Amino acid sequence: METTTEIRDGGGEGDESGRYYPFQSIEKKWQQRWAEQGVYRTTEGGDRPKYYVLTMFPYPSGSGLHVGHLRNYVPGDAVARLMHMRGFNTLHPMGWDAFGQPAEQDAIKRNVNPSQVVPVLAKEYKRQLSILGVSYDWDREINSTDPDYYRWNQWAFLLLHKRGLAYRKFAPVNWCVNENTVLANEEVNDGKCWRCDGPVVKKDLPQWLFKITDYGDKLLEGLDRIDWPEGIKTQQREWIGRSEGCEFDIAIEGDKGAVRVFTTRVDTVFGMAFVVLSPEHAVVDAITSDEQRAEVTAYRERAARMSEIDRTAEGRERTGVFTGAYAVNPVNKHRVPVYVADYVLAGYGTGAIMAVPAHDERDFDFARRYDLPTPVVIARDEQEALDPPRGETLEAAFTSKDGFTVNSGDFSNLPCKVAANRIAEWMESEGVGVRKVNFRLRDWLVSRQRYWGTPIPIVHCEKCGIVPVPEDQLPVVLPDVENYKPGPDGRSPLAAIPEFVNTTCPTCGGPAQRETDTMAGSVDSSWYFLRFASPRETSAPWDRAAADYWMPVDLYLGGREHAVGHLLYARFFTKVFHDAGLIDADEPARTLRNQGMLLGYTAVDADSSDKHPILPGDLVDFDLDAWTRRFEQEGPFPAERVARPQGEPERREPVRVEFQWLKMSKSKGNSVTPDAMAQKYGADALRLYVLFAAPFEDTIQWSEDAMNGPFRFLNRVWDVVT
RNA sequence: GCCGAAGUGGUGGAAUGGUAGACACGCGCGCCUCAAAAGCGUGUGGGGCAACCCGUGCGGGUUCGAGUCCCGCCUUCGGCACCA
Repeated sequence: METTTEIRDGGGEGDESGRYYPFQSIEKKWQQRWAEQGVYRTTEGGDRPKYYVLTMFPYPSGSGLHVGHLRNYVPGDAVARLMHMRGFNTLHPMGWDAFGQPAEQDAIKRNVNPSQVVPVLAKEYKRQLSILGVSYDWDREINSTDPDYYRWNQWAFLLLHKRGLAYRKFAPVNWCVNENTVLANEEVNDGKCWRCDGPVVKKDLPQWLFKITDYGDKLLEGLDRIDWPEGIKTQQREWIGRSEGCEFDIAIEGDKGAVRVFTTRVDTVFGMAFVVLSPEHAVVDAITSDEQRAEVTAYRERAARMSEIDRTAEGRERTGVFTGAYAVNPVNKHRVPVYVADYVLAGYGTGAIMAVPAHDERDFDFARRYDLPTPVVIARDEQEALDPPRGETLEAAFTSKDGFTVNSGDFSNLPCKVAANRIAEWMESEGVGVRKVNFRLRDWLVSRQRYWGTPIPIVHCEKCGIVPVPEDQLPVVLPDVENYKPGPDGRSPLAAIPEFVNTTCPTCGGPAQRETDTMAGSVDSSWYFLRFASPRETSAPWDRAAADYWMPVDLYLGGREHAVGHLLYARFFTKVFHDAGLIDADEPARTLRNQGMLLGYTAVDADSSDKHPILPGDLVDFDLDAWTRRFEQEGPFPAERVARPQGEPERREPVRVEFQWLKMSKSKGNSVTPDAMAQKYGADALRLYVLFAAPFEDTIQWSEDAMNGPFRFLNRVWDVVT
């Protein structure tokens, strides 16, 4: 593996040997000419059919671009040029997704205001992309932190509010302990923060949410009409998680009202052995008996303190406590105990279930642990239905939906599906319950208690309550501040700025306070593809004719990691705009493709539990070529690292080094800049390499050796031509 | 556990059901050179002197013909995971 960065072309013409074609001067000349002539400038209309190629707009990070980023931009550019040459009127725009926490964290780390950093970084990205000859229509450049852009975020917020799709509630939210902020469900992985891997706990705060759950069916249905990778569509389907079932009331003994439960297996209702409420369920207090109160309270407190990670930990014992209350099964009037257990989730369905241990694995575990009965109501087949097994002898729950009902009164000896229908009908006619479709999808939490985002255009008035800022008063401008770091109390830094907070109510003119939450960055990216149609429009978020001309995006390129975040939100926004009659398209992108990752060979600490990368700069006498060869021969080997403990002089300490292929990033010390490669081999060789090394969707292991092929090819082309 | 994608030379990877391994990297040989680098030419799946035989993760099947289609496994990568 070559690591030198000698320059192969010092400018071309001056090179006596003439062995390499003068790529630097050629590339510079044409890039200049293209820019001068504005060949990429795009206008709407004309006879040619339109084609809209979009690569996901990046957050310009302080680390700059590395060759991994080219996996996306270079193929996007190649397609744009191809379609242009094929006679399509091609739109290929670029912009900066510069609001949000990555930008803010970056700024905090460098101790500067994000508003000062963003323009510098955007300029640097633009420079790097230009070196590579990527053909954007820079006249359409947008920046999400520009008031001319984010005022339309506020407009969109108000539109959703008007349509009943934006609401505020006091809600348990995912709270990242490290970063002192809330996270969307999509930002929590394994109970840990997506960015810092810190623990996430539940915390109650007033929050703004978008009612994406109203669009569950539309979001599902639209998937059948778009050419997106199966994996992405599947992930979205599962994330939306539609399930059909029944909701019904179970009376609590002693005139204590009723608990509503949701089930997808109403055919098993005769097998209900107990009822379980989630620890957060509102009626727990009211129904708990005096004898059980202490135990129930203790259990609920423990559950509240537990982080998501502990609560969902694999192989965890299913625990719960008896409330002392009894419920009455509406179909057979059996009396069953009511429990509180944390395996029932507050946020799904009604937060309460009928437990049918003979036919549900979780209920079965719970029943065995607490010695509860497991009455059998489903038999494997008609044969078994004649002599069904007894509950006590069961070794596991029988969960198939293809069985036959038994011990189910008038509904016995029916195939499960038939029984489910008849029982549902019976419940509806008796007024006990209704058929219900439930979604796993939760509403989209857009509040952020952060500085670097779009201010939510709402005013809180003592008299009038929640008042939307009138559209003609937009934008609500994000003020310049001294201190933009998040406070430990969970409130936005904006709350500490009286000039921002104190205002008058747009309705009654009385004193009022501005909302201090800002919007999640994912709001900005949920409609930017529409803004590109008419980026300088000042009277509306987009010019209707231009947007209808370009939309939908014909080819959208970006990473798989956006499967259920950005890509779902963008679809939601598009559908809302469509329903509001503001745009013809009801899907943002006809075709979506996900680029593969680019991996770099990375030195890691062989003895650390997570095989932590070590920056080459910290390794004494690091030599990538020699070291990787050595590793391949003998495996992990000893070396020395420079340690810089805080407040102490730096020192050398021994480490064992091994190498792993990890996603390229500056922080892992395995990244290669396009600048260096373009200087050494030329932008065209680099572009050819990126296109040629592997199919677009495959992972590539970066190796500079492979740059030789495209480079030689271009030299031969040059020889033939000259 | 469930879902998705993928397994082809030393390597990256090509192949509408029709000559498997295009193209490229690497490597071998040759030319050029005092020599090297670069370049050019040529060879390169395995076995065999050869004719030929064997080869696309494994085991079956469909077909005149299978890397490709079907059934059953194995492995790798990615995602989801108490959703009642």
